[in-house]
Amino acid sequence: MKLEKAALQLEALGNPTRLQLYRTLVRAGDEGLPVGRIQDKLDIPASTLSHHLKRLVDTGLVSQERQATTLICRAHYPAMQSLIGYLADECCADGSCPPVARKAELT
Amino acid sequence: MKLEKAALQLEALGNPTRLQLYRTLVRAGDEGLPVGRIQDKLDIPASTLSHHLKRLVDTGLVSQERQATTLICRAHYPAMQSLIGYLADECCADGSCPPVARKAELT
DNA sequence: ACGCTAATTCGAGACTTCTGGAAATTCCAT
DNA sequence: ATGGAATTTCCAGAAGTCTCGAATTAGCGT
Repeated sequence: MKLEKAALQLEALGNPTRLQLYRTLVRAGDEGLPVGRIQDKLDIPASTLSHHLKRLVDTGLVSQERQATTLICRAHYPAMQSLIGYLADECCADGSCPPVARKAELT
Repeated sequence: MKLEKAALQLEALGNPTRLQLYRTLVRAGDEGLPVGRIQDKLDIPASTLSHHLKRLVDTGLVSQERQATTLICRAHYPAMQSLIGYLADECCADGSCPPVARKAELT
């Protein structure tokens, strides 16, 4: 994963509304959630929601699938996994970094 | 970790310049890097660098320590670990995503 | 084809970020 | 104190984000 892409995904998640949105999708699991359902749950105007959603889709964090008139949205787990992988590798968290991240130190 | 804070940290990392900056600090390890040194490495104007750095410090991802006239900067690993923890917990990344995500039901 | 529902795009205003030069600050050495 | 090096703050302009109502498109059922 290249830095540019990671930054885009991080930026996409770096907005409270979008992070909440993403979290909602994760919680919905494999079956996903139609856009309208998300709207009900989060109580966000349709156009605002659509913009945020587009952003998550564009960065690959969320996927969509048409089912008749409704659009099902799902968290795209592999994207999150490689993002976390990037953070862990490049930004240390797996113990292989210079400072050897202290996994022993739990609070 | 609450959503708001996670979003702030993600936003901080969601800028190519800052992500590169953070990565540089991680690579520098425990001894850290003086601001001026970073400036040389990344070739960024001092004031721009200072702004970005402040943002990382404000969100807790980077810590600073004075040493005479120079300011040593270090990646603050615990912050990254809890951020990754948040993503992994809330947003799934351990392979058991959908199921695991449903243990706590919110919103 | 018509009407209906679901969702996106358009448009626009308020606000924030990003950038970097110039001025100011901090802190040590002399 | 004075000088000098390291870093931050001030300022301002260009660019981008966020929001959301209104208009529009997409797709099904009849």
